[in-house]
Amino acid sequence: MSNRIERVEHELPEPPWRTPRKQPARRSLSRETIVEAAMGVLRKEGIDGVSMRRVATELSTGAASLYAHVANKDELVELLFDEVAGEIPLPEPDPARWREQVTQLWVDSRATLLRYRDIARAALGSVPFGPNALRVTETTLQLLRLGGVPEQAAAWSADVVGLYVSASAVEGAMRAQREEGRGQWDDEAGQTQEFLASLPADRFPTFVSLLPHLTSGTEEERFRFGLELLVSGLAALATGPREAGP
Amino acid sequence: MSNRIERVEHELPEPPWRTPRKQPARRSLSRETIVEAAMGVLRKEGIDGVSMRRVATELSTGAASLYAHVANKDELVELLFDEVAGEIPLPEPDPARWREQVTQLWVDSRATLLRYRDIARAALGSVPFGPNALRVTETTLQLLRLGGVPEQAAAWSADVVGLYVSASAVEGAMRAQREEGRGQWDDEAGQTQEFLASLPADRFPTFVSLLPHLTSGTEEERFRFGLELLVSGLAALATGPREAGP
DNA sequence: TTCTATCCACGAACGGCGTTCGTGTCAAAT
DNA sequence: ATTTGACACGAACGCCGTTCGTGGATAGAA
Repeated sequence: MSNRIERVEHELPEPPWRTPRKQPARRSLSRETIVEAAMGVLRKEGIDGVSMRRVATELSTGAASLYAHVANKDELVELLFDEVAGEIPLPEPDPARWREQVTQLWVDSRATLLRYRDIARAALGSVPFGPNALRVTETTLQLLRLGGVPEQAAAWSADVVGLYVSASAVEGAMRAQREEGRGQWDDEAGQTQEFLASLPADRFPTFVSLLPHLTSGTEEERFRFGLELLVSGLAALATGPREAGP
Repeated sequence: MSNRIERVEHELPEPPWRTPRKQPARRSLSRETIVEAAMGVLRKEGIDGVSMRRVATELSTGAASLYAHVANKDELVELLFDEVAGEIPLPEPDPARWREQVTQLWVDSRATLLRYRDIARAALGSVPFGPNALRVTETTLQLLRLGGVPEQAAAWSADVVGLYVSASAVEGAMRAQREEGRGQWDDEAGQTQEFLASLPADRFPTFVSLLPHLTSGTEEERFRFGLELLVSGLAALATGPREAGP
């Protein structure tokens, strides 16, 4: 952070009463400062706002300078993802409450990802193996095992649920972005409603008859519904909550 | 198709023995020809290969010409997605076999999407309301209702499963792309194995102990596992297969 | 048939992107 | 004091989506 301030001052003419170059004026860039700057852009503008040029500008330098610390944009995005994963709150596993805890963990994961706009897209492009993402997976696996979910099922579930959480977060971010782009009069939501209402009931009878149910509920409610399906499916596979192993 | 040929001939000097301009040399572009050309590029190179310039080049014209028929790239991608959705095979609903049919429908959906590389990304960016996508949703809803799944659950499940199928297809496409980019000696898979094997068991005890299970199975097997969780969760909500209403 | 209005194909350009290269400069090692 | 090596950085390359203005062909009116 102090590095950032240093760099900004560097642009101004040196105040002559201060000993110049007390702290290194170079060496101001580092993985950490770059990720920090990128996180700010990410939060404000989403992943498409995070361009090498944009992040570099934030640090008062040129895009080329970043490549000494980061292999390419993909690597930077992976670093960002893991930084975000570090903000997911982890529970203290309690075998008696594994279902509740595992559900909460995934709801929190989705919410945390959403706070950083469409960062979840990074999780669908490359399996997240950063240290913080690993901690989330580790906790997930612990909870499932404590709940008596068999090993193979627990392992594959972690994969499945990661996909589901990421997909839901991406969709949520896209919807938020779309809604943000509209003024309040230009309501795309209304147009969609109108379009759906105009669908021919003879071609899509079930769809039309279920329209009220299809459009009901918030996105988080729908997400929780899917989670519930998955968790109850897992509970059915479980050998009962186990305090000690079989 | 004949339009495409016409355009190509148009580049050559006119053979003087042939009546020129028999068929319209202009009017050669249309939504259909554009989508057709884009589908070819999509299949070969994925969604990132489908640039307006690239598609235009395929039609021996310039990018600007496409904008008379298609609002922008997003709209083109939506058209592509629905075209792909049209290739998903739909079952003849049979109440007795609803679980099997619904599972097969979703497995087929994923496989069809995967045949067109990462086109599934389009489904996460905008809810697919094209006619062909609607037909798939309609069939899904029919099957669930025939199986006795309650209305609200059926409606939300269609949403949930759409997300899951798309996410799985995106992940599969990304993996395929990564594997394609490597020569056979430069095995990233091996490096990943090595990395995972080197993880400290004291920090990620459950993860490490489940490593064999985490890396086992094909991607489709894992996908089917998640599907099974969802479907059995739905079956638990169902009021038994119903030939007639409740 | 001739004129005119409309459509639309298209080249060029704008402002963005990720990435590479070569240069120059500074801090530490000798 | 000199060398050396790391690294900041401007410029450039080749992409991208999209817009604008031009000009030519076509279809309908006269």
